[in-house]
Amino acid sequence: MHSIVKALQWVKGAGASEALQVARQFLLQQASGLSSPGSNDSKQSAVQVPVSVAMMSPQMLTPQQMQQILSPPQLQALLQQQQALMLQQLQEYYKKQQEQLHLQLLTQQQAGKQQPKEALGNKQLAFQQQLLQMQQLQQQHLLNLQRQGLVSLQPSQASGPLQTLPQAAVCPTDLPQLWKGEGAPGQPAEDSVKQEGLDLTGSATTATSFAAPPKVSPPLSHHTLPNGQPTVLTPRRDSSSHEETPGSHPLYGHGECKWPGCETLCEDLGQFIKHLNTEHALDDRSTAQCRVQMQVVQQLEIQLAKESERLQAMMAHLHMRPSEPKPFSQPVTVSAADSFPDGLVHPPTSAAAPVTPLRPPGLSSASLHSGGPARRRSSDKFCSPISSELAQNHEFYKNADVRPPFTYASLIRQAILETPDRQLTLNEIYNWFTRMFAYFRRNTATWKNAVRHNLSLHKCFVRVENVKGAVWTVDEREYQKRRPPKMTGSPTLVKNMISGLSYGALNASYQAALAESSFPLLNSPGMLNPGSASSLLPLSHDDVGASVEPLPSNGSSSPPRLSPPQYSHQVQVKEEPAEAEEDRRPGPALGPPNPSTAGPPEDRDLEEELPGEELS
DNA sequence: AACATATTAAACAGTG
DNA sequence: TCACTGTTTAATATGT
Repeated sequence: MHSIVKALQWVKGAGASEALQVARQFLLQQASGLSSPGSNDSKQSAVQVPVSVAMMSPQMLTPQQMQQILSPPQLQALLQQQQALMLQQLQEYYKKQQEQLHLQLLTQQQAGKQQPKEALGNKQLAFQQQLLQMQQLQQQHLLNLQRQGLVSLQPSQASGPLQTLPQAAVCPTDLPQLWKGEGAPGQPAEDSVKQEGLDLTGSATTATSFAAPPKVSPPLSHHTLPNGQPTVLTPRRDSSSHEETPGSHPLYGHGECKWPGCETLCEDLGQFIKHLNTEHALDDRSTAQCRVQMQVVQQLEIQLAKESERLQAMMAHLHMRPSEPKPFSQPVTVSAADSFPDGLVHPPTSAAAPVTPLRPPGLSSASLHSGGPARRRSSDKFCSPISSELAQNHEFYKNADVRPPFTYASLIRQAILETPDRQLTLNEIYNWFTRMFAYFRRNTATWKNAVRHNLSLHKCFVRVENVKGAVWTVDEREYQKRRPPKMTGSPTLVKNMISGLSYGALNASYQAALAESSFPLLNSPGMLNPGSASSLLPLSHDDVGASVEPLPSNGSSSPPRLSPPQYSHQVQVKEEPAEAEEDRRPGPALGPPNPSTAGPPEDRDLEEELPGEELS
């Protein structure tokens, strides 16, 4: 999954699915010939297309749909292409190997006729060893590909030794157990060696558990992923470990080995490499672990496919505009301009955008499940970059009934800061919520209460009396104080923090002081690239933290009108409270995406305004 | 385990 | 009286 980011770079290619099919069939055939004595099974399974592939096939998703369906399909497309590439590589590689082996086998068999049995036995032994070696090489190759993020894993590892695993129950949560279980001596080493060797090739013959038709729930359906789980795959970890900068390694991060279940501390890369070569060499344990990882990835693929399908259905149900261009960075193009004048708009062509757009899908999978509490801090970590996050996934949240991964406080702040005057009435805040998030078009009672609660609770929200009522403003200092950032050195965290502060780029006079104009590049796609970000960042982690702390000192940090301590009387409150201008406006008749389906008795807000501007 | 924070629910008061 | 706004408390969940 973490390969997605990388894969985005070469996503534009076409015809990958065909290549994928061909490649897969090739592998299947090969596999059946190599290791599967029963040709029946192999043929059967060869006909059946693993669900993840089927989901990605053009029959299921038209190009238009692919574009429309926001992120999950995008991920699918990526995975698809990854698979295609990988399979092609493997195809060539394996083909060579097998030709060689077959040749050798033939010669050996011929020789065997003329030789004593013992000699034949020896030769066969040697051959077996070579076969084993080849298989290991194959596996290592796969592993390498996976390390490089090129492989999302093909659905061909399901059989063989993997059956010894809690296969159907593999989910990220199980990882630790899996790693320990698999890597542990519980599985006889020799056995696993034998099997795993055949696994790569032979498993394709019996990928039964993944051969279910697309419409059928995959095996893991009965144990949905925990809500927060997708975060395992979030860019945070990916970006840090995935980018292959010269001084880094995908399996090395934060001073420790990222090999599943390892976490050995390594002071530097050299030490880590040494550790990697010694502890995670190509042995049965490592390969077994690799296998498990493959299966995990595969399960995630299936899960992704499921969620994508669900999303499609949801969007179809909501009558989402099919033609809406949803390339790989979220659409922000037109609509973001109006809602996010912060210049954080990232053109869809941006090759660096991949980092964040990953969130919506992940979130969607999390939130969609959650009738209940599926929010919380998981999002909070990322709540600071809300503006950029929101800008990029603007359309997504607007249209998909997905709970935004931001805290109420973040959202309220965002709503307020988006306005020129940086002040909103309660009702305007409500409206912003409903306007910006499909999710908040429902459950109005709860979240409105929560909004009010947050406004009252947090000191960062300052109520300012007006002639006709009151407006709410944000005391940025308080807001920043509220959550002192813990910069652990994680580039992603730093990036998030910065991008959060980057909102200042938009409200120049006000927040620029806060965020210090040091984040101009936040608007550039480059910042999304962890590698380039780290190199370009003018601020160290400490600086970022400092930008939060030193607030009291800089009088310039707060604009005159918003000087938090006393500005409650200085704020130039709008003369005409919002209700006149935008609020109550029945407005641009922005009916909900599908008014007819808006079953629940929604508040009046709901029908008031909805994403209409963008929908036109 | 303790603590901090977020979410949700609810009670209550003030106001138009 | 009612709806809205705003404050406050409490329970719960989650992350550090």
